[in-house]
Order: sequence, then C-alpha cells, then structure tokens
Amino acid sequence: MTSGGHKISARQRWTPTAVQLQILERIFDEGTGTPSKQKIKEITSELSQHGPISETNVYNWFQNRRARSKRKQVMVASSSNNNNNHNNAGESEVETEVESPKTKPENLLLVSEGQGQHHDVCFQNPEITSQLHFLGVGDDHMCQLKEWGEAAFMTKHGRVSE
Amino acid sequence: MTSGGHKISARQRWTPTAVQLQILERIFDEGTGTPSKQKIKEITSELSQHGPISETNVYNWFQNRRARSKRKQVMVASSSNNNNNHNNAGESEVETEVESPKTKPENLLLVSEGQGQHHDVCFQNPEITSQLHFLGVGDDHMCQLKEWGEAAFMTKHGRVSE
DNA sequence: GAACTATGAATGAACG
DNA sequence: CGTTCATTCATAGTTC
Repeated sequence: MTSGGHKISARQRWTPTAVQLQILERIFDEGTGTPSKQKIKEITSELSQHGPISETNVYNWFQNRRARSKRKQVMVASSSNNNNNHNNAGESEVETEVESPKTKPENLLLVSEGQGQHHDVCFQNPEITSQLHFLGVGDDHMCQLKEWGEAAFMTKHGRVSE
Repeated sequence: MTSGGHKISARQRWTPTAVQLQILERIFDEGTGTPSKQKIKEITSELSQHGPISETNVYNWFQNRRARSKRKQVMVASSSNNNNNHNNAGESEVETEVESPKTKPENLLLVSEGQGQHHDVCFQNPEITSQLHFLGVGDDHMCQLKEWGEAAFMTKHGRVSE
C-alpha cells in the first residue's frame, strides 16, 4: 500500500537549526517573555538569515517554550512543602483524568495512546472526525445522544480547580 | 459507595464534530460575522443536534475564528520588505482539508486498541462511533452516556448567558 | 524498523 | 476584540 499514491499530506513541521535555536533561547532568556508582533517580525528576519523560518514559527516557539518551562516547573514542584500523604477515600469512580493539577506531563498522554491500553479513553479528536467524514462515514449513525446537557467548565482563573 | 452524584465529565475542552464545524464555517462565511446572542442560541440549538455543545463554545469559536483570520491577514500585510517564507508554517492557503484517505492510521489504531476494555468511553463524536464499529467494536460499550452534568455558565464578564 | 521521546503546530478557553 | 494560556495532536528525531 501507499505505493503509487500521491503525496497529499506534506505537513512537515519546521525544524529550527542550531543557530536559530541559540538565538531564540538567548532572546527568550533575555527577558523578552512575550515578544510583540513587531518583535516577532524582527526575530524572524534575524533567524531567516540562518534558515527558512516564518513568523508563525517564532510565535509558536515562544509559546511552546513558555508553556514547557511552566510545565516543567510545575512538575518539579512537589518536593517543597511538607509531605502530606493522604490517599483519597477510596471511591474510584471512573478514574477520572482530572488528576492532580501539578502532575500532567505530556508523557502520560503518550502512554495512553501508545503502549498502555488499559484505562479510560475519551474520544475528542477533530482530526479523526474529519477524516472519518471523508472516509464516507455518516455523522449521525448509531450513537445519537438524546439529551446533551449544557456542560460548561468554570475554571475561572485557578486553571484547574483545587 | 454511598457517594451519590459525580462529575463523570471526561471532557475538559469541547471538540467540534465535523458536522458542527461545517455548519459553523458556513455561518461564519455567510456573513454573520458577529452573531448576536439570539443567533448564538439558535446556532447552539442547531449544533446540539450533532453533539454536545454550549453557547459558550459557539461564542468562543466565532471569536477565535475571527481573531485567527485577522492575524493571518496582519502577518501577510506586514511582510513587504523581504519575504522568506517558503515553508508550511504560513498556512496561507485555504484549500480544503483534503486529507488523503490513508493519512495517519495512528489515531485510528490507537482508538481501536484503546477501548478494547470495559472502561467508560465518552463519545462526543458520533463519527467516532461509526469508526469504532467499523473497527469491530461492539456497540454495547458505545452508547453508554450517562448524563452530562449541567454546569452553570460562569460568565465572569457576562459572556453568553445573562 | 518499531517504540519512545521531543517539540512544533493547532485550537479551544480565559483574561484584560 | 486582541492577546495569552493551556491542552492536545502530529511528526521529526532518537533509541533499542
């Protein structure tokens, strides 16, 4: 299979070069936490001297960088404070994925997808949906929920409650 | 045990289904740039026929859509001096999401493997259900939706509900 | 070469 | 409304 087919999906992602990475990290470390759009353009121009890059790439890079740093910090942050181990009072409903707010490395996600296939699965993939539709799968076929309650999350500012 | 009522909500972020997306895009393209609150309700009602959705979701979707379009325009407009984007990051083309039928079977595969158990599965997308069936999954585990807890709209700044 | 990892890209939700 | 955050998906790159 896949032989003779046409290469339609050429969605390769940009891969920063070493030089670009150095510059990016330097800027990021300098303190320009949130570079303005103008700044983005400057950086893009600068980096374009060392390889193909677009403003979107720079923007995404900073966004990811920041999110990643935060995640790392959060993940590491658990050894401070006193150790208060108190398991929950049983009641393991569905093993909700609403785990602790400070423990959600992306690795867990991978685990659920790749090797570990022994826990709750929630299907919410727009991509899959689209693809299925293209595959000729009808939208409303079997599982037609009768009533969808309006469920809205109210995570005000504390992100994950608790 | 003895614990009544739980938030079985396994969905933290609404994911529009293909049908919902189509409708949304159509409306957005129709010209109803900023749907009124009344319009929002109508759209929500319409979309709720194809999956769980709330007015907030619709509102956010339109806002995001608008912002995204604008940002793209700004990016293009800014590039007047030197232009070196020849990669896929720009995404300036609106070409249809014509994904090849043999795209990435990974997601589908994980789906088929992931739900081979008995755990609760949250089906947001009817399409997924079809696919699962296609993969050889019995519908016994499918329509197991219990009840979507009705959560009040927080609307800090008064978003949708008023 | 399949599994795992790292990270860029996409998007929904929240804030100001 | 524009910007930013947070979560998830997809793929390049690495390991075994």
